[in-house]
Amino acid sequence: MYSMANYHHGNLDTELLANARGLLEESPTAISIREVARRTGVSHAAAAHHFTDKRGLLTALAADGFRSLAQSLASAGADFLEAAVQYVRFATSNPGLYSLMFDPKAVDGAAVELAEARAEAGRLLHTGVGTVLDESARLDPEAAALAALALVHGFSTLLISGYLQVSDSTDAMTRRLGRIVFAKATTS
Amino acid sequence: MYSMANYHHGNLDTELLANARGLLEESPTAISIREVARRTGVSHAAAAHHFTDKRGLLTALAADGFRSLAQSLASAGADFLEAAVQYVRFATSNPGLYSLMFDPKAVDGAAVELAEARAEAGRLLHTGVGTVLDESARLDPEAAALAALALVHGFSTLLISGYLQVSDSTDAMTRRLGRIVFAKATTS
DNA sequence: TGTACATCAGTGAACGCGCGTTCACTGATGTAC
DNA sequence: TGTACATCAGTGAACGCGCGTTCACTGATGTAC
Repeated sequence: MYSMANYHHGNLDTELLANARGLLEESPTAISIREVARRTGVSHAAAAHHFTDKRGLLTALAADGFRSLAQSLASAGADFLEAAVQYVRFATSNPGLYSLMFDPKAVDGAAVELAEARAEAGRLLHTGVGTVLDESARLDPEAAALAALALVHGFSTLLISGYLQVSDSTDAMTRRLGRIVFAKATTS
Repeated sequence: MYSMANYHHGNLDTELLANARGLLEESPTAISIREVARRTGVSHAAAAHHFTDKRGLLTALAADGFRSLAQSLASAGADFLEAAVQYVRFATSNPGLYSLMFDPKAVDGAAVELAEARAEAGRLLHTGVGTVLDESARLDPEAAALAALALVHGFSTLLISGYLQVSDSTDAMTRRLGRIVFAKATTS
């Protein structure tokens, strides 16, 4: 609606983040505040101002990403293999966003909002792990939890970087990987 | 030596790559051809010209990285846990380089030199895997090999991104992770 | 042993570009009275 | 119900910056004769 060209339109944050996310997946080059503002139909100074600066916008975007990831993981319940599948699907469906979420150069890793969203996603991934511990994992549950995270993160980033040729479907391969790490998971 | 300011100095490639590698680890910002040339004491046009363009230089640099990684892995012999330790050590000691090696935006992933160096490193990592297969891994060796790679790559990139607080030493944690994936490795 | 010549690595100046930040401003909004 | 005023989100022009690429050039080198 043209008539709704509000001066203060109230949800600029949301719109900027949504457009930033879109841009992140469309273009292989680095994202810029000016590009995001352009797409949102707003001055680039406004976009910067709204999130203090570029880093602020990217940090908010990464936090948003972790919240989306958490949502995907929550849908898997306590089934680790299913959580792993959801995790890898999220990463490979949003490669630009996922990469940003783990890019220490682009993001303020210490920001509270980001740290919380990240911790929540981590917690959700770990809930599934407890249910599939085999003998070796039961002996060292801390390492088991970390191994689960490293496995899905590693597989995801390898897929994103394009160095992997997976013969099987990604979902199926994720399950096979999960079964390697946690033998008991073979039964599900 | 000032007198040795050769016009054609013959090993510009090597010097440029060495300086690029140094720069990559020193500065948290993106590397630029001009910066590399500056440090090498050469015009920036020369640096670009020598590797065709920026992407060419970064691709050569990444290939170099994979060759270094392969060297580290070779020193571990056929012991998977040791290879894993070497892998993670390499990545965390050269975080900038390691990130570049897996950055599809920065590098020409199809370049022959890069693909070969990468394949060789992959091969070396896999040689260790065969020796530690437990029951689940023996049932699906393809997934086991990929799990090994995903595990060390995932752990490495998580460390690099700074999101991980490892209580144990990195080496020790790497071994614990390896034992989770391959139960038989517990004995070594 | 000397000369001519082709090659090509490296120079340095110029190009246009898009970037993030700054800043004085405008105008819409909500509150106090 | 109306007026004055403080707030603050967003504007748009200007800033300086470093970037990668291009291009006509220079001068060192190696080869042919």
